[in-house]
Amino acid sequence: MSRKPCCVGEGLKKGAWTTEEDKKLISYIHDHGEGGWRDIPQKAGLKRCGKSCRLRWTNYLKPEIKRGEFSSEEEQIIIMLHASRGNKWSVIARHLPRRTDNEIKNYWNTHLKKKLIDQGIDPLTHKPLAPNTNPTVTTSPENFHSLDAPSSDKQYSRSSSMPSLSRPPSSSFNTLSSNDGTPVQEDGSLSCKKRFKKSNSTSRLLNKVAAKATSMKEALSASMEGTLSANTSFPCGFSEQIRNEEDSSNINTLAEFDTFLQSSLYPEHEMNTTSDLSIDQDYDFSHFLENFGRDDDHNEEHNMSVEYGHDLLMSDVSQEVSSTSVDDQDNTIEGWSNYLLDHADFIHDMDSDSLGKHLI
DNA sequence: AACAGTCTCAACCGCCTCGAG
DNA sequence: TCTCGAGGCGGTTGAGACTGT
Repeated sequence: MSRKPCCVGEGLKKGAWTTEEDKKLISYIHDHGEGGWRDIPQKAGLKRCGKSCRLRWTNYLKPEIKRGEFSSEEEQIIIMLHASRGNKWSVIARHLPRRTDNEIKNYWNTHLKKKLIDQGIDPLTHKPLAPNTNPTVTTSPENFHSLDAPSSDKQYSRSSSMPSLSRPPSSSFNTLSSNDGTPVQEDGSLSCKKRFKKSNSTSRLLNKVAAKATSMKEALSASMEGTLSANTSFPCGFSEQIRNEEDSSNINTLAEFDTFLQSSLYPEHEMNTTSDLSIDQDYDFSHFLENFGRDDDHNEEHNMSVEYGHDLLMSDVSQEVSSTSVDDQDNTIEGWSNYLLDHADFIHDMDSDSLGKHLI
Protein backbone atom coordinates (compact mmCIF):
# COMPACT_ATOMS: atom_id res chain seq x y z
CA MET A 1 0.00 0.00 0.00
CA SER A 2 1.49 3.29 -1.00
CA ARG A 3 0.88 6.60 0.63
CA LYS A 4 -1.31 9.01 -1.20
CA PRO A 5 0.77 11.73 -2.86
CA CYS A 6 0.71 15.01 -1.05
CA CYS A 7 -0.21 17.28 -3.91
CA VAL A 8 -2.87 15.55 -5.98
CA GLY A 9 -5.64 18.08 -5.64
CA GLU A 10 -7.46 19.30 -8.72
CA GLY A 11 -6.22 22.59 -10.06
CA LEU A 12 -3.24 22.81 -7.80
CA LYS A 13 -0.50 24.87 -9.33
CA LYS A 14 3.06 23.64 -9.57
CA GLY A 15 6.33 25.15 -10.60
CA ALA A 16 7.84 28.52 -9.93
CA TRP A 17 6.07 30.82 -7.54
CA THR A 18 4.89 34.20 -8.73
CA THR A 19 5.38 37.44 -6.85
CA GLU A 20 1.67 37.57 -6.22
CA GLU A 21 1.67 34.13 -4.63
CA ASP A 22 4.64 35.08 -2.50
CA LYS A 23 2.84 38.16 -1.25
CA LYS A 24 -0.21 36.15 -0.31
CA LEU A 25 1.82 33.60 1.58
CA ILE A 26 3.93 36.19 3.37
CA SER A 27 0.87 38.17 4.29
CA TYR A 28 -0.94 35.14 5.66
CA ILE A 29 2.00 33.92 7.73
CA HIS A 30 2.62 37.43 8.98
CA ASP A 31 -0.93 37.55 10.27
CA HIS A 32 -1.36 33.98 11.47
CA GLY A 33 2.09 32.57 11.96
CA GLU A 34 3.61 29.34 10.72
CA GLY A 35 2.06 25.90 11.06
CA GLY A 36 -1.09 24.27 9.88
CA TRP A 37 0.32 24.12 6.41
CA ARG A 38 -2.45 21.93 5.13
CA ASP A 39 -4.97 24.70 5.58
CA ILE A 40 -2.80 27.60 4.56
CA PRO A 41 -3.39 27.41 0.79
CA GLN A 42 -7.14 27.65 1.17
CA LYS A 43 -7.02 30.34 3.82
CA ALA A 44 -4.39 32.33 1.96
CA GLY A 45 -6.11 31.99 -1.36
CA LEU A 46 -3.37 29.97 -2.97
CA LYS A 47 -3.77 27.15 -5.43
CA ARG A 48 -0.84 25.29 -3.97
CA CYS A 49 -0.52 22.30 -1.72
CA GLY A 50 0.44 22.92 1.88
CA LYS A 51 3.75 21.25 1.46
CA SER A 52 4.67 23.53 -1.38
CA CYS A 53 3.76 26.53 0.79
CA ARG A 54 5.89 25.28 3.62
CA LEU A 55 8.88 24.72 1.36
CA ARG A 56 8.48 28.08 -0.30
CA TRP A 57 8.39 29.73 3.10
CA THR A 58 11.19 27.82 4.79
CA ASN A 59 13.54 27.82 1.81
CA TYR A 60 12.93 31.20 0.32
CA LEU A 61 10.51 33.64 1.91
CA LYS A 62 11.46 33.46 5.56
CA PRO A 63 12.79 36.91 6.46
CA GLU A 64 15.85 35.71 8.33
CA ILE A 65 17.15 33.62 5.45
CA LYS A 66 20.55 34.69 4.27
CA ARG A 67 21.12 34.46 0.57
CA GLY A 68 24.09 34.84 -1.69
CA GLU A 69 27.68 33.72 -1.67
CA PHE A 70 28.92 31.34 0.97
CA SER A 71 31.96 32.60 2.82
CA SER A 72 35.09 30.48 3.09
CA GLU A 73 34.24 30.15 6.76
CA GLU A 74 30.88 28.66 5.90
CA GLU A 75 32.51 26.39 3.33
CA GLN A 76 34.87 25.02 5.95
CA ILE A 77 32.06 24.38 8.36
CA ILE A 78 30.05 22.58 5.72
CA ILE A 79 32.95 20.38 4.71
CA MET A 80 33.91 19.60 8.28
CA LEU A 81 30.39 18.66 9.18
CA HIS A 82 29.85 16.74 5.98
CA ALA A 83 32.96 14.73 6.72
CA SER A 84 31.57 13.67 10.07
CA ARG A 85 27.83 13.64 9.39
CA GLY A 86 27.47 12.88 5.71
CA ASN A 87 24.50 14.25 3.80
CA LYS A 88 22.70 15.41 6.90
CA TRP A 89 21.85 18.77 5.45
CA SER A 90 19.46 19.75 8.17
CA VAL A 91 22.08 19.01 10.80
CA ILE A 92 24.66 21.03 8.91
CA ALA A 93 22.17 23.85 8.43
CA ARG A 94 21.71 24.12 12.19
CA HIS A 95 25.32 25.20 12.42
CA LEU A 96 25.01 27.79 9.70
CA PRO A 97 22.64 30.45 10.95
CA ARG A 98 20.22 31.73 8.35
CA ARG A 99 21.18 29.16 5.77
CA THR A 100 18.66 26.53 4.73
CA ASP A 101 19.38 22.86 4.32
CA ASN A 102 18.25 23.10 0.72
CA GLU A 103 20.67 25.89 -0.02
CA ILE A 104 23.53 24.05 1.63
CA LYS A 105 22.66 20.91 -0.26
CA ASN A 106 22.64 22.81 -3.54
CA TYR A 107 25.89 24.53 -2.72
CA TRP A 108 27.51 21.24 -1.87
CA ASN A 109 26.34 19.59 -5.06
CA THR A 110 27.27 22.46 -7.35
CA HIS A 111 30.40 23.89 -5.75
CA LEU A 112 32.00 22.05 -2.89
CA LYS A 113 31.93 18.62 -4.48
CA LYS A 114 33.81 19.96 -7.45
CA LYS A 115 36.29 21.76 -5.28
CA LEU A 116 37.04 18.62 -3.34
CA ILE A 117 37.43 16.62 -6.52
CA ASP A 118 39.76 19.30 -7.86
CA GLN A 119 41.81 18.83 -4.72
CA GLY A 120 41.93 15.11 -5.33
CA ILE A 121 39.48 14.37 -2.55
CA ASP A 122 36.57 12.01 -2.87
CA PRO A 123 33.58 14.10 -1.72
CA LEU A 124 31.74 10.99 -0.68
CA THR A 125 34.34 9.49 1.60
CA HIS A 126 36.60 12.53 2.11
CA LYS A 127 39.48 10.27 1.26
CA PRO A 128 42.06 11.02 -1.38
CA LEU A 129 40.91 9.85 -4.75
CA ALA A 130 42.69 6.87 -6.23
CA PRO A 131 45.79 8.09 -8.07
CA ASN A 132 44.67 6.67 -11.40
CA THR A 133 41.47 8.67 -11.24
CA ASN A 134 43.34 11.89 -10.83
CA PRO A 135 46.61 11.55 -12.66
CA THR A 136 47.54 15.22 -12.67
CA VAL A 137 47.79 15.68 -8.94
CA THR A 138 51.05 16.48 -7.31
CA THR A 139 52.43 14.98 -4.19
CA SER A 140 53.79 18.13 -2.68
CA PRO A 141 52.04 18.91 0.60
CA GLU A 142 52.48 22.63 0.16
CA ASN A 143 50.27 22.41 -2.86
CA PHE A 144 47.30 21.90 -0.67
CA HIS A 145 46.26 25.06 1.01
CA SER A 146 42.68 26.01 0.60
CA LEU A 147 39.63 25.07 -1.31
CA ASP A 148 39.33 28.71 -2.08
CA ALA A 149 41.95 28.29 -4.70
CA PRO A 150 41.15 25.12 -6.53
CA SER A 151 43.24 24.45 -9.53
CA SER A 152 44.23 21.44 -11.47
CA ASP A 153 47.89 22.03 -10.70
CA LYS A 154 47.28 22.26 -6.99
CA GLN A 155 45.84 18.89 -6.47
CA TYR A 156 46.87 16.22 -4.17
CA SER A 157 47.22 12.53 -4.23
CA ARG A 158 48.51 10.15 -1.65
CA SER A 159 51.87 8.84 -2.67
CA SER A 160 54.87 7.11 -1.31
CA SER A 161 56.36 10.48 -0.56
CA MET A 162 53.59 11.29 1.84
CA PRO A 163 54.77 11.04 5.40
CA SER A 164 53.17 7.89 6.66
CA LEU A 165 53.59 9.01 10.25
CA SER A 166 50.29 10.79 9.96
CA ARG A 167 48.40 7.64 10.67
CA PRO A 168 46.14 7.84 13.67
CA PRO A 169 46.46 5.26 16.41
CA SER A 170 45.02 2.01 15.25
CA SER A 171 43.37 -0.83 17.03
CA SER A 172 46.33 -3.01 16.34
CA PHE A 173 48.73 -0.51 17.76
CA ASN A 174 49.70 -1.26 21.32
CA THR A 175 49.93 1.67 23.61
CA LEU A 176 50.96 1.91 27.21
CA SER A 177 50.40 4.77 29.53
CA SER A 178 52.87 6.90 31.34
CA ASN A 179 52.26 8.04 34.86
CA ASP A 180 50.32 11.03 33.74
CA GLY A 181 48.27 8.88 31.46
CA THR A 182 49.99 9.98 28.30
CA PRO A 183 50.21 7.03 25.95
CA VAL A 184 53.77 5.93 25.43
CA GLN A 185 55.44 3.51 23.14
CA GLU A 186 56.88 0.25 24.21
CA ASP A 187 60.25 1.86 23.70
CA GLY A 188 59.21 4.51 26.17
CA SER A 189 58.79 7.36 23.74
CA LEU A 190 55.63 9.37 23.69
CA SER A 191 53.19 7.86 21.27
CA CYS A 192 51.49 11.14 20.63
CA LYS A 193 53.80 13.78 19.32
CA LYS A 194 53.39 17.17 20.92
CA ARG A 195 51.96 18.92 17.98
CA PHE A 196 49.22 21.36 18.82
CA LYS A 197 48.81 25.03 18.49
CA LYS A 198 47.76 26.21 21.92
CA SER A 199 45.54 28.81 20.39
CA ASN A 200 43.72 26.34 18.25
CA SER A 201 40.95 25.13 20.47
CA THR A 202 39.30 23.22 17.68
CA SER A 203 42.45 21.27 17.03
CA ARG A 204 42.75 20.38 20.65
CA LEU A 205 39.18 19.26 20.88
CA LEU A 206 39.34 17.24 17.72
CA ASN A 207 42.57 15.60 18.70
CA LYS A 208 41.06 14.76 22.02
CA VAL A 209 38.10 13.22 20.31
CA ALA A 210 40.35 11.36 17.91
CA ALA A 211 42.28 9.80 20.74
CA LYS A 212 39.16 8.95 22.67
CA ALA A 213 37.40 7.56 19.64
CA THR A 214 40.29 5.31 18.86
CA SER A 215 40.49 4.06 22.41
CA MET A 216 36.77 3.53 22.53
CA LYS A 217 36.96 1.63 19.31
CA GLU A 218 39.53 -0.69 20.81
CA ALA A 219 37.33 -1.20 23.83
CA LEU A 220 34.32 -1.82 21.69
CA SER A 221 36.14 -4.28 19.54
CA ALA A 222 37.22 -6.10 22.64
CA SER A 223 33.75 -5.89 24.11
CA MET A 224 32.10 -7.28 21.01
CA GLU A 225 34.57 -10.12 21.06
CA GLY A 226 34.01 -10.65 24.76
CA THR A 227 37.58 -9.80 25.56
CA LEU A 228 37.16 -6.52 27.37
CA SER A 229 39.29 -6.63 30.44
CA ALA A 230 41.09 -4.50 32.94
CA ASN A 231 44.04 -4.53 30.59
CA THR A 232 42.19 -2.46 28.06
CA SER A 233 43.85 0.89 28.27
CA PHE A 234 42.19 4.26 28.01
CA PRO A 235 44.59 7.06 27.42
CA CYS A 236 44.05 9.84 29.89
CA GLY A 237 45.77 13.10 30.53
CA PHE A 238 45.53 13.94 26.92
CA SER A 239 45.89 17.59 27.62
CA GLU A 240 49.50 16.90 28.44
CA GLN A 241 50.03 16.27 24.79
CA ILE A 242 48.87 19.70 23.84
CA ARG A 243 52.07 21.34 24.90
CA ASN A 244 54.61 21.39 22.15
CA GLU A 245 54.10 21.75 18.49
CA GLU A 246 57.53 22.08 16.92
CA ASP A 247 57.44 18.81 15.05
CA SER A 248 54.10 19.30 13.45
CA SER A 249 55.15 20.74 10.13
CA ASN A 250 54.97 19.55 6.57
CA ILE A 251 52.35 16.89 6.85
CA ASN A 252 49.74 16.56 4.25
CA THR A 253 46.82 17.69 6.24
CA LEU A 254 43.82 16.61 4.32
CA ALA A 255 45.12 13.11 3.90
CA GLU A 256 45.51 12.98 7.64
CA PHE A 257 42.03 14.21 8.19
CA ASP A 258 40.67 11.68 5.78
CA THR A 259 42.68 8.92 7.34
CA PHE A 260 41.36 9.80 10.73
CA LEU A 261 37.82 9.89 9.50
CA GLN A 262 38.19 6.55 7.89
CA SER A 263 39.61 4.99 10.99
CA SER A 264 37.15 6.53 13.39
CA LEU A 265 34.00 6.65 11.35
CA TYR A 266 34.51 3.71 9.06
CA PRO A 267 36.46 1.23 11.11
CA GLU A 268 35.87 -1.56 8.69
CA HIS A 269 38.15 0.23 6.27
CA GLU A 270 40.90 0.35 8.76
CA MET A 271 40.65 -3.33 9.35
CA ASN A 272 41.64 -3.85 5.77
CA THR A 273 44.57 -1.50 5.92
CA THR A 274 47.79 -2.89 7.17
CA SER A 275 50.42 -0.95 5.34
CA ASP A 276 51.25 1.61 7.99
CA LEU A 277 49.56 0.45 11.13
CA SER A 278 52.74 0.41 13.07
CA ILE A 279 53.45 4.05 12.58
CA ASP A 280 53.78 5.91 15.80
CA GLN A 281 51.74 8.99 15.19
CA ASP A 282 48.30 10.22 16.01
CA TYR A 283 46.19 12.19 13.71
CA ASP A 284 46.84 15.88 13.86
CA PHE A 285 43.79 17.99 13.20
CA SER A 286 45.65 21.20 13.67
CA HIS A 287 47.34 20.82 10.30
CA PHE A 288 44.09 20.22 8.61
CA LEU A 289 42.48 23.22 10.15
CA GLU A 290 45.43 25.48 9.65
CA ASN A 291 45.92 24.67 6.02
CA PHE A 292 42.37 24.07 5.16
CA GLY A 293 41.33 27.62 5.67
CA ARG A 294 44.57 29.20 4.57
CA ASP A 295 43.86 32.12 2.43
CA ASP A 296 45.93 35.22 2.67
CA ASP A 297 42.91 37.33 1.95
CA HIS A 298 40.76 35.71 4.60
CA ASN A 299 42.90 35.17 7.63
CA GLU A 300 40.48 36.82 9.96
CA GLU A 301 37.68 34.86 8.51
CA HIS A 302 39.58 31.68 9.05
CA ASN A 303 40.31 32.47 12.65
CA MET A 304 36.67 33.10 13.15
CA SER A 305 35.83 29.78 11.62
CA VAL A 306 38.23 27.93 13.84
CA GLU A 307 36.64 29.42 16.90
CA TYR A 308 33.21 28.86 15.51
CA GLY A 309 34.13 25.30 14.71
CA HIS A 310 34.93 24.80 18.33
CA ASP A 311 31.72 26.48 19.37
CA LEU A 312 29.58 24.40 17.14
CA LEU A 313 31.18 21.23 18.32
CA MET A 314 30.68 22.25 21.89
CA SER A 315 27.11 23.25 21.23
CA ASP A 316 26.56 19.83 19.75
CA VAL A 317 27.80 18.26 22.92
CA SER A 318 25.77 20.41 25.24
CA GLN A 319 22.61 20.08 23.21
CA GLU A 320 22.74 16.41 22.54
CA VAL A 321 24.43 14.84 25.52
CA SER A 322 21.42 15.40 27.70
CA SER A 323 18.92 14.11 25.21
CA THR A 324 20.69 11.22 23.55
CA SER A 325 21.03 7.95 25.35
CA VAL A 326 23.56 5.27 24.66
CA ASP A 327 20.75 3.00 23.54
CA ASP A 328 19.93 5.37 20.74
CA GLN A 329 23.19 4.72 19.04
CA ASP A 330 23.80 2.07 16.48
CA ASN A 331 25.04 -1.09 18.00
CA THR A 332 28.12 -0.99 15.91
CA ILE A 333 31.59 0.38 16.20
CA GLU A 334 30.77 2.89 13.53
CA GLY A 335 27.81 4.07 15.48
CA TRP A 336 29.91 4.40 18.56
CA SER A 337 32.58 6.30 16.75
CA ASN A 338 30.02 8.78 15.57
CA TYR A 339 28.63 8.93 19.06
CA LEU A 340 32.06 9.75 20.37
CA LEU A 341 32.45 12.55 17.92
CA ASP A 342 29.12 13.89 19.06
CA HIS A 343 29.90 13.70 22.73
CA ALA A 344 33.54 14.52 22.97
CA ASP A 345 33.51 16.12 26.38
CA PHE A 346 31.14 13.62 27.85
CA ILE A 347 33.47 10.81 26.88
CA HIS A 348 36.48 12.82 27.89
CA ASP A 349 35.21 13.05 31.44
CA MET A 350 34.54 9.37 31.75
CA ASP A 351 37.00 7.10 33.42
CA SER A 352 37.66 3.64 32.14
CA ASP A 353 35.45 1.96 34.73
CA SER A 354 32.35 3.90 33.89
CA LEU A 355 33.19 3.53 30.24
CA GLY A 356 33.30 -0.21 30.63
CA LYS A 357 29.94 -0.18 32.40
CA HIS A 358 28.42 1.69 29.51
CA LEU A 359 29.74 -0.89 27.13
CA ILE A 360 28.35 -3.92 28.88
C1' DA B 1 22.99 36.68 -33.59
C1' DA B 2 22.07 31.90 -33.05
C1' DC B 3 22.76 27.72 -31.19
C1' DA B 4 24.45 24.11 -28.03
C1' DG B 5 26.27 22.77 -23.89
C1' DT B 6 26.75 23.63 -19.00
C1' DC B 7 25.52 25.40 -14.62
C1' DT B 8 22.53 26.88 -10.90
C1' DC B 9 19.06 26.43 -7.64
C1' DA B 10 14.02 26.57 -6.67
C1' DA B 11 10.82 23.23 -6.46
C1' DC B 12 9.11 18.69 -6.44
C1' DC B 13 8.90 13.73 -5.05
C1' DG B 14 8.59 10.17 -2.00
C1' DC B 15 10.03 8.18 2.19
C1' DC B 16 10.56 8.66 7.21
C1' DT B 17 9.53 10.17 11.94
C1' DC B 18 6.70 11.37 15.48
C1' DG B 19 2.76 12.78 17.96
C1' DA B 20 -2.23 12.67 18.45
C1' DG B 21 -6.26 10.08 18.83
C1' DT C 1 -0.93 -1.03 20.20
C1' DC C 2 -2.32 0.68 15.96
C1' DT C 3 -3.51 4.10 12.46
C1' DC C 4 -3.27 8.39 10.44
C1' DG C 5 -1.57 12.72 9.02
C1' DA C 6 1.58 16.76 9.48
C1' DG C 7 5.92 17.99 9.09
C1' DG C 8 10.80 16.96 8.10
C1' DC C 9 14.29 15.30 5.27
C1' DG C 10 17.38 13.96 1.38
C1' DG C 11 17.49 12.93 -3.53
C1' DT C 12 16.29 14.47 -7.93
C1' DT C 13 14.47 17.31 -11.64
C1' DG C 14 14.04 20.87 -14.95
C1' DA C 15 13.51 25.80 -16.25
C1' DG C 16 16.14 29.59 -16.81
C1' DA C 17 20.65 31.76 -16.78
C1' DC C 18 25.10 31.64 -18.33
C1' DT C 19 29.07 30.58 -21.38
C1' DG C 20 31.49 29.13 -25.37
C1' DT C 21 31.65 28.59 -30.28
